Amino acid sequence: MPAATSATADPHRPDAKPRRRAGRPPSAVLDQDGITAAALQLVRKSGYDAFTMAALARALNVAPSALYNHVSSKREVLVLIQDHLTSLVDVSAFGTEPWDQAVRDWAWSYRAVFARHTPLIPVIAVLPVADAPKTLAMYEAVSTGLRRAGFPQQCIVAAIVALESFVFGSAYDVNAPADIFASGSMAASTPNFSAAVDSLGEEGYAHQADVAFSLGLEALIAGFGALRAQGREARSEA
Amino acid sequence: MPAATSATADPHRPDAKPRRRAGRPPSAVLDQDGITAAALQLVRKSGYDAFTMAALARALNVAPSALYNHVSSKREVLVLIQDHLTSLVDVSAFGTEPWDQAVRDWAWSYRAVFARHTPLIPVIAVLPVADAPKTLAMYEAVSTGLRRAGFPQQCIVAAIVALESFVFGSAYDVNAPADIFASGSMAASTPNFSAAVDSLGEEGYAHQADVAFSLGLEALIAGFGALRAQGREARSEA
DNA sequence: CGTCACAAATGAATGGCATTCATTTAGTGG
DNA sequence: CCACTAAATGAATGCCATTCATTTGTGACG
Repeated sequence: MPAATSATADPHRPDAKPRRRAGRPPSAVLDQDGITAAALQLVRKSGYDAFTMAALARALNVAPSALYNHVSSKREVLVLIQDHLTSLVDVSAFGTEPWDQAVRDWAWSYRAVFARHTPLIPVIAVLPVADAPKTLAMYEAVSTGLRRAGFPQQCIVAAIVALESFVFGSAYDVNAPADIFASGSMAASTPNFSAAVDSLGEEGYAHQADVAFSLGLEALIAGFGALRAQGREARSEA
Repeated sequence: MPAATSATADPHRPDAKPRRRAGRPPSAVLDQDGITAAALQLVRKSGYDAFTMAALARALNVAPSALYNHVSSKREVLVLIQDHLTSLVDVSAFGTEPWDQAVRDWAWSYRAVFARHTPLIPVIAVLPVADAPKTLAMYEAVSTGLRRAGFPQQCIVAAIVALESFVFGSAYDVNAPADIFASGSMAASTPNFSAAVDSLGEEGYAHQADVAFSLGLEALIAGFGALRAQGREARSEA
C-alpha cells in the first residue's frame, strides 16, 4: 500500500474530506494496486454491504468519480479483489506432496479464502481467466500437478472445474446460520429429514459444514484417482 | 363477471398505468401466490437485472408500495421464487429407482432448474429451511430415499449438503461464456493448463460443463456408496 | 521554450433503486 | 353504527453507480 499517505498533510488527524483542489495533482494519487488494497481492507473491515464506490473513495481520500480514471466499473474492482485473493490460495503442495494430498490442501485453502468472500463467487464463476492473471497461475499450478501425477490430458480441466464448483458451493455453507436446518413447526411432516438432522447433535453448523466438505472432497479425490488409474493403464497398453 | 376484471376497464387495450383510485379496493388485488407467479414470469422473460420491485408492480398493475402489504422486502420475493422453483426439482426417482440412480436424476434436475436462476443461489444457500416449505419437502424426499437405501443416519445431512454444494457451484458453470478458459496472451506462461484446455477440442463450453458435472457427480455417488456399505457392515456386526 | 494533447483530479448532475409514510377507501368485529 | 384494520395510492427519502463539464498538471514535440 504505497500510494496512500502522500497527498494529505496530517495523517494523524482524522481529516474527513478530500481536501485537495480540483485538477490533476502533482503526483498520481490512485492506481489499480492502491485501489485493490483499499478495497480489500474496506471489505475485510466492513463487509460487502458497506463496500460502495463512495466508501472506497472515502477510504482513499478521493472523490468517487476519480476512481473511474483507473477502473471502468465497480465490477472491475471486484475482479481485482478476486484475483488478489486467488493468489492467497495455497498451491504449494503440488510441488511437494502426492497429488491427492495436494488436491486436498488446495481445496481446503481455496474454500477458506472464499468462504469470507462469497459475494465474489458469482463474479468469479463466469469470469474469463484471461482477465485474472493470478487465477490463471493457480490453474497452471494445479494442472501441472495433475499432469505430473499421470492424469489424462482431457480429464484435467473437467476435474478442476468439478472441484472448483464444489469449493464454491461449499464456501456458502460456511456462512450459513447455525439453525439453518431447524424445521420448526413443520418437523412433523418431515420425519426422516428431521431425524437425520437430530442425529447430528449440537456441534454447531460450522463444524457440520466442515464434515460435509470433507465427505464430498474425499469422494471426489477417490473418484479422480480411478480416472488417473484408467489413464495410466491405457497408456501402458499402447 | 363482476369481481374479476373490474379494476381495469379495457383488457384489450394496453393500459399502461395502475388505473385505480386510492384506497382499499373492493376485493384484494394482490396476494403472495400472485406476486410469486408474476415475479417468476418477469424473471423468465427479462432476467434478474430487470427484476425490480417497480417492474414487478407494473406487471401486476399496482403501485410499488402496494407490494409491501404482502411481502416485507425484495429478498422475500426471491425466497418465494426459490421455494416455488424447488418444487419443480424432480425427486420422483427416490420412489422408483435404486438410490444411486435416484441421486443422479435428482442432481441433474436440481442443477437444470437453478442454472437459469443463479442469482438465487446466494439467497438459498443461507436460507433457513423453515422459511421454504417446498424446499423442506425436497429434503424429506431425499432423506427418505437415502435412509431406505441403508445410509447411516449421521451421514445423510452431510451427503445432501455436499451434493447440494456441488450442484450450486456447477449451476454457475452452465452460464459461463464459451471462451472462459481462453488464456489469450498469457498462454505462453501457462503451458500445462493451456495444453489441457486445448485437448478439449471445440465442443463448446456448455457441453464441457456437463462433462465436469457428470465427472464430479459420479465420483460423489461412488464415494457415498462406500459410506453406505460401511454403515451396513457396522450394523450387521452389532 | 512554448504549446498542445492527454492524464488525473474535483464537484455537480443523473437516473434508478428499495423502502417508508401519510392518506384514502373499504370491509369487519364489537 | 362505529372503531379498527387491511389494502390500495402517490409522494417522498436516501443511497447508489455512473457520467460529464471543468480544472490543473505533465511530458512530448516542435
